[in-house]
Amino acid sequence: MPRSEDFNRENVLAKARDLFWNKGYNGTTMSDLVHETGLNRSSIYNSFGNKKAIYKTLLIQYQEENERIYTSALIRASNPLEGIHFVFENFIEEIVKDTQGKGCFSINCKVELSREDESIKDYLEKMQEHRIEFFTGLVQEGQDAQFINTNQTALQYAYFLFCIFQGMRTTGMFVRNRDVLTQIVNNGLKVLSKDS
Amino acid sequence: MPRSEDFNRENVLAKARDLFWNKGYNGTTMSDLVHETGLNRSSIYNSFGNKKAIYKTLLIQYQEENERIYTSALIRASNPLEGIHFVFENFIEEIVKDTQGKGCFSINCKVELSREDESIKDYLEKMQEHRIEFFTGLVQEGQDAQFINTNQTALQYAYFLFCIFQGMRTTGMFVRNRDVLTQIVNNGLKVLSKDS
DNA sequence: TCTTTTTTGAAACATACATTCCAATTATAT
DNA sequence: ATATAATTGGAATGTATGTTTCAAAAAAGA
Repeated sequence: MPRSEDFNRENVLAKARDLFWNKGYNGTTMSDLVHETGLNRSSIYNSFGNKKAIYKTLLIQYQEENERIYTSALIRASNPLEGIHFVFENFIEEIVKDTQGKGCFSINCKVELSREDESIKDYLEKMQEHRIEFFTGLVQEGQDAQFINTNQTALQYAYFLFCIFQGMRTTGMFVRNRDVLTQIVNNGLKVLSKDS
Repeated sequence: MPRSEDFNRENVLAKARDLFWNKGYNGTTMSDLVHETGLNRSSIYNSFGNKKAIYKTLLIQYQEENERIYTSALIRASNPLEGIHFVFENFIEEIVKDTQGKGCFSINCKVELSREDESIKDYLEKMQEHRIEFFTGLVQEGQDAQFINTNQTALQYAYFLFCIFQGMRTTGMFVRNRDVLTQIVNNGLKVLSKDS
């Protein structure tokens, strides 16, 4: 009996994501969403919840998408160090493609909302730890297989990598030159390499 | 003949800065400023301009203050590499002291406002270039005096250092452990060192 | 003391914006 | 075809918020 939705959920969420990504949470209004998606106000509230709920949906979606991208980069790699390389090349690609300097959705969220919204803060903190665990595992594997030196613990190198990742993402809002970014990565990864 | 201001400009600006720093630009209302500073609305508008103007004043003040802090760190150093060390130790100190995870005023501004306000974007972009020039000069001196290797150009190392700085500032919003941050810096600066 | 100029206080304004309401519409299943 | 239940459109609501207004108060100099 029920009438079915008249729009494509994915398309709508994609447009919403671009809006929030470009203009930030506070910079985006519900009217922006209405205009950009073509949906009616009530339809949006009905199908996606309120502004915060939509934003959280997109944030989680963004994280999961990145998760997929990075683990798939690992599959192509023949060893953990190369895996790390691929992951960072992926970051570079994202930055270079980001011609408007939107930056990283999740870092933007961290800066704009993590101090005003406890639940978002908790989520992002968990995600940060998760990413650091991800790097730790990779580095540990690399150390076990003699691709990465053991001057520092895997965890410590993971923090270092994470720091470079976040730095590239914010630096990259203004600097999107591939060569410059590549050299930054090379410099960072030099620290992990066996021979030096 | 004129009546004089009934408040201390510096105190007022300090309170305003803490507000914006803690809650962001959009998260801070003029009423917040009124309550926190104790001034009347009209007095604020009269003496400091509108919300954006106040914020810009604070942003410039923040940059200039950092400029002073960093150049004064250099004076204590006996060579350029040590100077870089001191500057980064300063970053660490700021992060560790930032018990609420406010992050960096200027990175917060970059994320929250640089895409919605052209003049702020221009200013921050200029400041970023300025900081990179600052690092470039330091590295160049270090290379000339044989403290820093010449595997990469001074400019390239400057980008690397800037990236680590920005990364530490955003990573440090959730991670404020001095040892962890110190190791990140050590890892980064290892790349510049002569012997390895 | 008196004039002048600025500051100050409180209210008023004008919008911008998230959210809700409700009637009209529309697709589906019986 | 008809009943059903969700979707949709557009207006309405209520509030938050940046900014202005204007008269009263206050300080400083003549």
